[in-house]
Amino acid sequence: MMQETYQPHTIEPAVQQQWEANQVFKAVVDTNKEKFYCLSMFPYPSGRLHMGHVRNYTIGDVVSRFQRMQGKNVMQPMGWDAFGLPAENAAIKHKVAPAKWTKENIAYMKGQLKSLGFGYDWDREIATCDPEYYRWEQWFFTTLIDKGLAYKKVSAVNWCPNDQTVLANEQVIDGCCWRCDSVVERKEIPQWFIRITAYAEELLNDLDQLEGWPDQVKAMQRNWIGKSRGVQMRFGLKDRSDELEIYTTRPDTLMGVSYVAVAAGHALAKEAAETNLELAAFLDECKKSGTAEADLATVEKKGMTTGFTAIHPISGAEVPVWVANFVLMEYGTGAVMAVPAHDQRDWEFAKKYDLAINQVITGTNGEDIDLAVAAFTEKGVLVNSAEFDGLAFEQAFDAIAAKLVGLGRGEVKTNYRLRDWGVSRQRYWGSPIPVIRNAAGETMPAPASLQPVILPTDVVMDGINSPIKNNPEFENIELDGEPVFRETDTFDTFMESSWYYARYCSPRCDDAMLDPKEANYWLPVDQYIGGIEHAILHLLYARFFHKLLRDAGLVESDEPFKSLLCQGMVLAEAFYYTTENGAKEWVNAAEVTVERDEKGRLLTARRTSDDTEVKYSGMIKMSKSKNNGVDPQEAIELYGADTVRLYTMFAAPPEQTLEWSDSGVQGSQKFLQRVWRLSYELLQQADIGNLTTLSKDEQDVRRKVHETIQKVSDDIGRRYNFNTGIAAIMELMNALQKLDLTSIGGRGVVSEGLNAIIRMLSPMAPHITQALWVAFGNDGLVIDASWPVVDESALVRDSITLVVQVNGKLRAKLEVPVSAGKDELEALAMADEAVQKQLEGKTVRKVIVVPGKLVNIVVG
RNA sequence: GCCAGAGUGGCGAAAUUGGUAGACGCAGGGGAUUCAAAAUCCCCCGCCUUUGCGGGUGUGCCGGUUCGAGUCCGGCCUCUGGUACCA
Repeated sequence: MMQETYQPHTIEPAVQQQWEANQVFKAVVDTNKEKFYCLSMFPYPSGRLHMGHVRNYTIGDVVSRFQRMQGKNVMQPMGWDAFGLPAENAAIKHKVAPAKWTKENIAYMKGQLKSLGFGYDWDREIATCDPEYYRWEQWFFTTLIDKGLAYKKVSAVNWCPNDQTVLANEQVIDGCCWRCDSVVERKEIPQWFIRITAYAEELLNDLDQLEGWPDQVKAMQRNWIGKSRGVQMRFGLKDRSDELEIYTTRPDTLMGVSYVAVAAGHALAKEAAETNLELAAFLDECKKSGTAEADLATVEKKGMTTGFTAIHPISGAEVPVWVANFVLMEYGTGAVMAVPAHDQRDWEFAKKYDLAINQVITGTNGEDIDLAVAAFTEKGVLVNSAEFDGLAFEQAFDAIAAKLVGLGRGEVKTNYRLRDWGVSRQRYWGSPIPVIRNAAGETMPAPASLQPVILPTDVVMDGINSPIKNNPEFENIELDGEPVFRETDTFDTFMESSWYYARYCSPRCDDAMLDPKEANYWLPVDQYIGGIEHAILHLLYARFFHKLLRDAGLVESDEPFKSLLCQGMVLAEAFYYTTENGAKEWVNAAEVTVERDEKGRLLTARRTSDDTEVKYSGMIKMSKSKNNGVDPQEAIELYGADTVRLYTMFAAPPEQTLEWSDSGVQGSQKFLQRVWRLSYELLQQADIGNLTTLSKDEQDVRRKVHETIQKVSDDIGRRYNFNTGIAAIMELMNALQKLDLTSIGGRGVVSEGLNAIIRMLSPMAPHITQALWVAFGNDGLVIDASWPVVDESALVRDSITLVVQVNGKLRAKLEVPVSAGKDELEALAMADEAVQKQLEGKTVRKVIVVPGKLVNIVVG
């Protein structure tokens, strides 16, 4: 028997139990059914779910349930991105081993996910810190070494000279170590790299086949790969036999070069510094910054001359060689040609150090060019360039390139901004890199007998260095009776997240990385959902890894994720007051009482406990430091999972930021209560009516039922605008509630409408809809019901609203027959009284008629 | 710095292909019901002006295209994400 009131806390656990008992979400290969692999980015097990997770996973669950109701064979897995820096920090802070901390967090968060009713196939659960998972990526990495796709080279890290340890970018605060505040330096150390640049062209081109990806993400990846066509050339060096390799995308400006600049790490700079103390000091200064690009790109542009002189490859002119802190060793050749007249950065540098500014390009449209004010950076026509004068960019590019080729001093070259993927980390909590070194110092992949390399988990963190470093027990082993040494660096955690989506297809496969039957049935992922913050790195590495897996014969597809949805952040209100010493003290919204004016505008806010006046800082990202986090657990306990899920889907479209509001959540609960109550009222009647004879009003509402099915199907299935889909269901509820339940037709329309609402709402609110599904006498589970279908005959209408504008301004709205033609619409519009009033004393110049929509009368 | 987004009532938002700006919800105001309250139901709700009908104005700012611009184009401002060792 149905309860009179909606009781989420009774319904939800019962429904969840039913799902679990019947293994409702277990996914099994079925080649007779169309598959749908729906994946949400797996969480880092930080301790508790945050609202961002709830939002991410609700979207994924709604998509999964919707697709299942369309008859697809849905697989929705979940797991844990379990390696990473926070576990090390927590280990130090709470004196607990990272493995133990991580495991406990996983257990707690798994319970939270279950209480939200997400339809995961838990049999496929993965934790990346499990050797059964990371052993395969170790094995795969050794195959990459064998293929020459992984290699070792020297590269820069952030180095704390005091702690004698490597720091992550996150651990560098304003150029200083977060622990001891020493100035951080760049230090070059040998590290492992994977040759992603070998796949740059394919990673770029295949973006075009990703129709289900947002354009913004594809644009960011395109720019990140940064393909450019340019010229690589060699400048001679005066009184030396070696040469300086330089790459430029603007060879048309070559005749305007007034100096060349090399990076501080460039061999030429280092050599010059050997005999020049001042320059050596400058190079040291250049080292005193972290490795983050944002920092390097915003430092004050500084330079110093090396004393070397370069020889222009065409004119033979002598130009000075400078060291500049803005030239990156990682990009191109670590040396650039400078044309101050046509590059703003070169221009500023030339102004600062009083270097020549030689104009060699002029505008094609007679623009004013004042090189005293700024560089002229547009492409134009060449001047002061000897034989190249008068040429436009394309011709000049080709002519100068041809000249350099003829002189044997250069060639056309395609360059990529993308750099090879550095996977070495000098940290503990990650997969060991399966590499050994013998007594002779030779490095080689760990042979099968030494794999997997298992990370010891019973460790104590000293707070600075990895416990597997300087640890003979881990490091010193034997191979064929000879002593060998293990690599003590671990993998970048992006390694684990680059292939987890594939492992979910056969998570327990213990004789191969992937079971091809499973992988090729489920892959590629049909819908991937996660934060926009992963737009470049994670998604590019995963695309790359997929191509590596393909080339190893492990998967058949070219791309891992067919469609991608990037959801926005979750924000909440924040309040603070300023303490006597000027610090901001953040007060949680739950402890604040606000006063509003009659329009609802905020007047004052006070801390409830002691009446301290607090300031409102608006909606900002939920964070511990701003004390504005809303714990999903509390919200679930207060309102139930269905309400929390419905609210997160209703408050904003998925890509936008979502602003948490307690009263908004209550609104969502009120709506669910209304659905419950109307169902209850209907079921209290003698029967649930029928549709044989309907009054005009009942017919209109019935049309709305089917218009709503049409709209919601499109909003959820195609547009992923869940918020407007829910709004449409709310509108339908408003209409249904106005019908008279004492009329047979009224009951008939309400029961048809509620039946559709229960099914359409079930992806968002799966528990309450299951309970109502049963209350209406249906067998089985609403998740196994089919999605409602539009009855086209119910959609027919005989009149529409015609909008009439005069000079683009709305003047009338007319109900007109659907059948009315263009002329008839114009006549009807003209005949309207309000329109006539606007036309008085004016001449009609033009009439625009958009059939079915509007008439615009242009008068003068 | 560079790359990619966003900006609409008191608030979250809607307007899907250039065609009624503000659907739906929250907050607020008024009323009904109630001994009272909660809950529920009904009405109002961008701004200015008007007794009313109505009129004007309005989508971050400045300009443009168009019969018509929140939507397209050019130039700014502010905020957010990423920037290769946070995940």
